[in-house]
Amino acid sequence: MNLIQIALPVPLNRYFDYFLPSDTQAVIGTRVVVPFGNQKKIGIVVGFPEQTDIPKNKLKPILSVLDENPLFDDEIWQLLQWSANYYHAPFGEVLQSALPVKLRQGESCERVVADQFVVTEMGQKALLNGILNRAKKQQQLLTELTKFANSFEKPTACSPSAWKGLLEKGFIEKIAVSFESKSWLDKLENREQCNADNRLRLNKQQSLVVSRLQYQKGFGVFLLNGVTGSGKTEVYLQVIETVLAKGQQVLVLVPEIGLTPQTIARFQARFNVEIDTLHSNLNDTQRLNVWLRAKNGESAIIIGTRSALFSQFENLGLIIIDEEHDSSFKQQDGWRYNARDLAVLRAKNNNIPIVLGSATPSLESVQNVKNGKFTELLLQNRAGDAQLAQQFVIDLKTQQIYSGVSQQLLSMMKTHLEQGNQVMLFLNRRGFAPVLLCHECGWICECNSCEKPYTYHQQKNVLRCHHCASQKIIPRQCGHCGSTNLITTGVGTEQLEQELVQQFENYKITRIDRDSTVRKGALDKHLSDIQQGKSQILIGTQMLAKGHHFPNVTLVAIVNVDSALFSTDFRAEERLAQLYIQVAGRAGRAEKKGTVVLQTHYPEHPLLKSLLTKGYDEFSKTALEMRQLMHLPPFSAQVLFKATGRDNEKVANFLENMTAYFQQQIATYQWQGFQILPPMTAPMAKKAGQYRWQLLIQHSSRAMLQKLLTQFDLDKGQIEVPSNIRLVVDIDPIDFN
DNA sequence: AGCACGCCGACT
DNA sequence: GTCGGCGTGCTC
Repeated sequence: MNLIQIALPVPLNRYFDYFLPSDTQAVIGTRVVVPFGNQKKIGIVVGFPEQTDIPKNKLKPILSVLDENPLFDDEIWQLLQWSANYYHAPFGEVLQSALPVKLRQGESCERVVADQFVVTEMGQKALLNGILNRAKKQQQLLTELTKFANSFEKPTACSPSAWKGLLEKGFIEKIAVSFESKSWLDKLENREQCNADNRLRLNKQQSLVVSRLQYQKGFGVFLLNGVTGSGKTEVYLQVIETVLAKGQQVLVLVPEIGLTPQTIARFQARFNVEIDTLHSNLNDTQRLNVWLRAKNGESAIIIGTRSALFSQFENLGLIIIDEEHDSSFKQQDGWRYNARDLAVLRAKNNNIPIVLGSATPSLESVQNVKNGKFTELLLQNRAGDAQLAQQFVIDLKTQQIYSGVSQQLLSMMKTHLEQGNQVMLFLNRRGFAPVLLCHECGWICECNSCEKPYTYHQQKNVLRCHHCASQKIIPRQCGHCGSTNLITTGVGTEQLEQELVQQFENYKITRIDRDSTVRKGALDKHLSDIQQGKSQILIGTQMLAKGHHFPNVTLVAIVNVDSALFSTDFRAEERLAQLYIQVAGRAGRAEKKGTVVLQTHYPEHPLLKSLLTKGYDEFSKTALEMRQLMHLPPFSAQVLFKATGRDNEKVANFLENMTAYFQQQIATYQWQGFQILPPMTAPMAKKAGQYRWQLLIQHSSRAMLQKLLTQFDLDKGQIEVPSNIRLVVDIDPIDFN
């Protein structure tokens, strides 16, 4: 009996054996439908074992084979295999995540250009018999369709109801016409690849960078460290140009909110080649098409977010990661890969260059420059005469405060507004106030399933938990002492907006946060209001910080930076520095000098001081020294085990057992240098009714850490995860929540 | 993960 | 009386 081994999209770290009916053919890398329990699933063929441990009576046959040829080429197959190993994720899940949803659901991967309508025999008879004499439109359409028999041309526009009528009567039928694949080079015909007129003139530094990249042969990682406005995109475009000229394709990865219409438009204006984008607004059919086009070599450039990394190419020549420091390159659920890191590996496997661009490089990348793994390319000149923003630190201790805004900031806002400019305030907290408490006894109104304070939303007049979906009507009385004296504390964007409405009666305010942008198109509406100058004061959470630039904003303020200065997350300071630089780059443009304001209770904080007086590069040096001292990444590799379950004690015990197991392994093999932090509750100790614990292990060597984890995989039997506990393994974690 | 089975409490 | 909450076990 022929056996076949299938990788299924289930969180189980093993393959499943089936038997292959003798009349069925399949090859590795194709999709098959298999019975699984009492459901059907789509899996990927990974092998044809000689024998199996599965008893004969349990072995089931595969139901059908969906593809003739493998969906994965060797390059991507190897990358995914490596990834499954490194991230300790089931290969089945990894494989499926590299496929567009439609293919996961079993749709054909034949390219279909359009549906062609042909007249059936019945339809021809109907036409002759005059059955449709009373349905003039349908008759007309049918007559025209007979003329177009077997042609791709479409008859003149006609109401959808006529089509529907004919289809329902069976007079016409829909035939999917397979697509004739044409490479992007052929599609160019005799047009130029590049619209040279659109090229911008490079300054000296840019030219140096471009030529360094153009002459790169083979693999190389380049950190393009360029201040905001230094023209990174122009560098990308000119380097892409030479790659295209060699007949090679380009992959561009951007952060989740980074793919703005302006960026896409700029690429399209520059090149006449086929460009595809993968962003959150595409539907599944469009995603499938982009995937297939790339695989068939029909598109020259793919621009997309994290998952675009798994696009296949005929002849990939360059990878670009824009805003490489952005945390959206790390997948936060399922298998937790880092697209930036995997992209470097992909470039290496393809022996091609990769460019990581940022104005605020991640400390990991800065360190990789230091140890010679990456080559740094600097762009320090702002294009045009753009001037650096003026910086202010406002000491909140010495100020009168109005809903989080100091008197000094209010008067600065006034000055800028009176000059006809826009001002922008960042506050990373939506809602009206983050806490509702009893003024008599200090009782805090908390969400039961998360044990965190409810956020008070004044507009909707509800309490909302920002960690789960729960909502609650505002209590009239304290839940502890019964007092009716309930007050809010802390400031959210809603309250900030309300305050500023009072302070600046003559100006319009736009607030951008998750609550003000739930309606589809609301965000775009807000952004265009700002662009057109319809509102002058902009309030927003992080959402507002990325991707958009508003030339008339001359004053930018971060309302409160203190939570980042004293966070338990060791990366909080790095993120604050990145936000600050990004925001500073937003303030002011060529003709208008910008101002950046930080409000803090700790103006003397050393990291703030170094950032403000010496800039990001100096900050990153200092921060790296701290990391080294503390044995934190990038000076150590980490793995974070996150366990959740309904029973707090059982979850804690389970991680205790795991800790004991790891300690024992380390002792047995006499491994040195492991640091195991004892299990602790997650920063959110309870979320949506689930108790959360985590265990962090680190080692200065990535390879050693992997050794331990591989041993753990082998020993899965000894420390089985109880079924009421969910365990997530996060390699190189960046989010400790 | 997803699904079935099975066990207990609060409802028409 | 049963509906549905979720704990447990299993998937070739």
